[in-house]
Formats: sequence, C-alpha cells, structure tokens
Amino acid sequence: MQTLDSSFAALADPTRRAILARLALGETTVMELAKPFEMTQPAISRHLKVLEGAGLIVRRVEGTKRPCRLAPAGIKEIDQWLAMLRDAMAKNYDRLDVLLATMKPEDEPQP
Amino acid sequence: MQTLDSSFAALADPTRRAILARLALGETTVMELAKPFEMTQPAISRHLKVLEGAGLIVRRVEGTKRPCRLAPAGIKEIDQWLAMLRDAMAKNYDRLDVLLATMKPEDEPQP
DNA sequence: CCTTTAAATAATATATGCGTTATATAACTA
DNA sequence: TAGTTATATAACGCATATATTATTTAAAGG
Repeated sequence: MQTLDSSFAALADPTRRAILARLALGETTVMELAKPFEMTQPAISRHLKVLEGAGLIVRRVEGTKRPCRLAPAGIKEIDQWLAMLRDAMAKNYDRLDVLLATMKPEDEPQP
Repeated sequence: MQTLDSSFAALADPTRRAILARLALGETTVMELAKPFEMTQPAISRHLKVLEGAGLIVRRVEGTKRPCRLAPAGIKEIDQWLAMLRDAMAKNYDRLDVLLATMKPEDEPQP
C-alpha cells in the first residue's frame, strides 16, 4: 500500500519522530518545532511536508502561522498493520506453548 | 534511537512488509520467500539482511538453508514507540471532549 | 506603504537505497 | 570427488532523500 510506504518512511527519521513526539504534547507552529533542532527552518518545513504527505499530521492556516497537530487516521493505519504481526506472533507463541506442554522430558532441548 | 531508525526504514519497503506478512504464517527459507516476488534471489537476501539488522527477524542455520522467523523483540519496540502517539492522541480527544461538553450552544463552531 | 515575521520553494551537493549480473561459499548428493 | 542446491557477497547504475543557502510569498504591524 502506498500510504504505508510513506508512513513508515516518515517514521524512519529521528527528527520527524521527535517532531511527532513534540506534537503529542499539543498543536504548535513551525518555528516552535524548529527551535530544539540544530537545523535550518527550510529543513524542518520539508520534514513537515513529509509527515503531512504520510498523513501523520495536519496543518491549518492561522494568519501567517501554520499550526500542526497529529493526524489520528494516519497513525491508526500503521497501528493496524502492526497489529497483524503482533497477532501472528501471539499465535506462534501459543503454538510453542502447546508444543512445550506436550513434550516429554527426554524431548526437551539441551542448553 | 538507532534501532527505531532501522526498524521503521525496514518497514517502509512493500517487499519487506510482504516478507514479514509471509513470516507471520510461520518460519520459511529464503528461496521460499523469494518465490512470490518478481525479483532476483540476491535482492531478497538483501531485504532479509535489512530486516535482520532492524531486529525484525532472526535466522538459524539448517544445513544449507537459513530459515527465517519473526523476532518479537524488534516488533515490540516499535509498538511501544507508537503507543506514545496513540496515548497522546487519546488524551487530545479527551480534552476535545471536555471542551465540547462545556461549550455553550452559541460557542459552537459554524459549518 | 514599508518592514518584519512565518513559512514555503528552488537550486544544488552529497549520501543512501534498491535492483541487476556475476561470482563465491558451503553443504548435501550421486 | 564432482555436481547441484541454497544463500551470500561484490561491483555497479540509477533513483530518491536530506541538508544547505538563497529567494519568494503572504500576512501583520507600525
């Protein structure tokens, strides 16, 4: 899926994850987001564009400012994909549990 | 965090996500994994290396084969990071609920 | 108006990622 | 031991990503 590509790619960058973590505290402007980083404003603008393109944030216009906030839909989507793996692993563990439970002592793996 | 970088970057590729989805069904060899893809074996080997480097899969040696399976630890880590965003969004919704609940009719936003 | 402030866009250099072909390694198999 | 099978590594081309500086747009405020 196209969206998962861009969502996960967006999350692969530490600056962008930090931006999301900041937005988790609430809506903020671009300049405010840029402050903590050793990086120019255009660089942050591009990161925000990537996050917006991935559907992880949304922006509104407020005069000359563009406050950003988290976009639940985008995050929900990747969460759902991961749920598949999570469930699969849980099932694998269940199978392992059954296997271990039915094993006789002499079948036990050696250390 | 270094690991989150590589984990999310690994998930950003559709071939690698498909590989993980296949592994969710159970352990498999490299050739078996390569079959469904219009791609050479070396390409798949590289994808597996990326997934292994990201801690999302583990491989064992079985003769000339290298069966792969999902690595719970790696997936748990990214899950935990996402939980932060999930919780933040839940809180933001709570705040919005409170705001809407305490708003008088004349304060309501217009369509 | 003119200046300042907030943010976006353009141009560019460097780096990284993905796939291919060709080749190497290492374990079965006849 | 020679051949085959399973996988990894090397070398290379091409596309994409990130950061920088310079410039542009647009609203605010004196």
